[in-house]
Amino acid sequence: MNQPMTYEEFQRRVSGVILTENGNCPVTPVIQMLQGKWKLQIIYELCIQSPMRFGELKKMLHPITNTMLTNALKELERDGLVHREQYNEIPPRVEYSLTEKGRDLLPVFYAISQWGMKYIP
Amino acid sequence: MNQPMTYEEFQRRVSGVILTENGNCPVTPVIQMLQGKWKLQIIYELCIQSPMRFGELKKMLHPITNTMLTNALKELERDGLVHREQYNEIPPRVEYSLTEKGRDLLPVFYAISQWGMKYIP
DNA sequence: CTCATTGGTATGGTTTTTCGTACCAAGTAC
DNA sequence: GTACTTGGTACGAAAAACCATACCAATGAG
Repeated sequence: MNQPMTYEEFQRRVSGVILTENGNCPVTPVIQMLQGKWKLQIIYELCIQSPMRFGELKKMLHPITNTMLTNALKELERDGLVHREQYNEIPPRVEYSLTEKGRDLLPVFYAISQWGMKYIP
Repeated sequence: MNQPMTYEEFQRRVSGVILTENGNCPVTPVIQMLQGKWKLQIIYELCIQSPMRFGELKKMLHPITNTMLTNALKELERDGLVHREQYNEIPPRVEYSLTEKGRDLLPVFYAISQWGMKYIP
């Protein structure tokens, strides 16, 4: 499951139904993991700048609420995409950054941006 | 906004906050357009096999309901990603296929699958 | 005549997401 | 003592997403 695969190979296999017919599709679980209004945007912000403090993220993602940001960050941390570093200062300081696993989503954003530049007016 | 951009260029620009600071980010609107439980999965199924009839799609995406599939397909059609071809037969036959705009999302799925193959056990 | 077929629609209900507001701790500046 | 700071929590309400069920039209097969 860890072999590299060229884009041409992907095209061939994707039209050969090889990827979904067994339970081992490498696409569907990822899509599900990234669902929700904010997760992809948070990761994208952290691609742009990392680490970021809670308050900075909140400002960038305005109008997100505390609750939403907290929940999304918790889930991203649980899934190993985001690292949380807490400094015991007053007032508190917490910095969020991407793990390698999270940073490896950059090609996805690149593909999305290519599409966006072609099709978004 | 239509220039090609290499991956290296993307990496440079994404860390230079060039993409989001003005209102012209090519990533955020795409993310929003593809939100929802089923849209990406529908497009992915149509990447694998196209055209597909309503009933075939429904079987592949089981346990999706009629209502959900209809709604998602309508929105995808409205956004120009999916083409709907209706044949006036009895019983009715309707075929869905990707437009070029929809097919151009294949690199996104490729990037996702690369990530999935690396990180999904 | 009856039943099965396909690609839906309509309706209402349930569940999941998301939001708004208030609140907290523990220091620092005034 | 008072106000301000940050990174949250807790709670309920609102909104959105999602689901189950029933129904339809028009024909063909039996």
